[in-house]
Amino acid sequence: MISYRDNIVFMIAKAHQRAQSVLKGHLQAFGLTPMQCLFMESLWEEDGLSVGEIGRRIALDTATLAGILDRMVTAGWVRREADPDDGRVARVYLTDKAGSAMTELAASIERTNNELLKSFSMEEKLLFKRFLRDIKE
Amino acid sequence: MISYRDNIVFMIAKAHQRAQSVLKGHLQAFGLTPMQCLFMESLWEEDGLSVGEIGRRIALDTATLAGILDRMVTAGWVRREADPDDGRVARVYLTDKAGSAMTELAASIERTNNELLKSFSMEEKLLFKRFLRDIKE
DNA sequence: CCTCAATCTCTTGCATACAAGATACTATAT
DNA sequence: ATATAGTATCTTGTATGCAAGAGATTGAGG
Repeated sequence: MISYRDNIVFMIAKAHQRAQSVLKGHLQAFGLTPMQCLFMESLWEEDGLSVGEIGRRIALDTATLAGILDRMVTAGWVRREADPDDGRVARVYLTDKAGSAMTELAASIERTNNELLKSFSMEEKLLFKRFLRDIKE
Repeated sequence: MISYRDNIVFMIAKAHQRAQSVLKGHLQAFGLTPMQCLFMESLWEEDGLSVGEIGRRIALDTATLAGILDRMVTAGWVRREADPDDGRVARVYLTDKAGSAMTELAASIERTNNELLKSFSMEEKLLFKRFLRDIKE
């Protein structure tokens, strides 16, 4: 009988919990949640993505995205525009407010990464990331 | 500028997503969610824990536990009893139904672990678990 | 015995998350 | 031109997850 303490699902869930908590703390100054920040990062990489494209990039259901998008629009981080060529598609663009915050935002993420992996050597970091990618594919 | 794809918080979140999804699939036959299963495992280790003790063991807020506990009681997996010595404490006990299911449940968890870590050698599994524990302490 | 701080549980409010279905629009085949 | 299959988004319902506060009970000190 395996204890839940050796259950890989449980161990990942708790590592996830701690990681989210640290990032959440660093993002509080911006009034952003980790997921909202990730949402913005995908647009920083390529502005004007459709809702579905954002979902595929950050691996999120459109049902979940709808709520996040609404809150981001209300908070003034992004704006939603209908695609002129395809009436089904809603495209999302970063606002100026978002663009101005990106540098500081990236610094917060960098700090979070360093804090979480403080006790890891360079080789361990790479190995850990490989493991995370290799889980189930 | 770090891409979100190299962000350790994002990578853990997505590994978490995949792990939850696999376990969820294996638990569907029981009508249990991963968290409800974890809840039961803590009681399997020590029956009659208080709500707060369960929360500390599986690292969950009592606000979250309240809802989970309600659903588990309704589904007949556990029962709630007032502690005779301390009027503030609610203790939780596994039902016979839960006891009978534990062996099969453990097998599902075992299958999930193997499936998730299929491509890992024994050394890699141990290393990965150490990394997960070492994240931020 | 009484007060008060500590503890335990519960409730409310907000933010993910996903399944499943509804709706609107596009593209394809006839 | 039109039926239809496909695609994109949105909505609803259920289940976590945490912060903050309310309510009940206990225990320690005076």
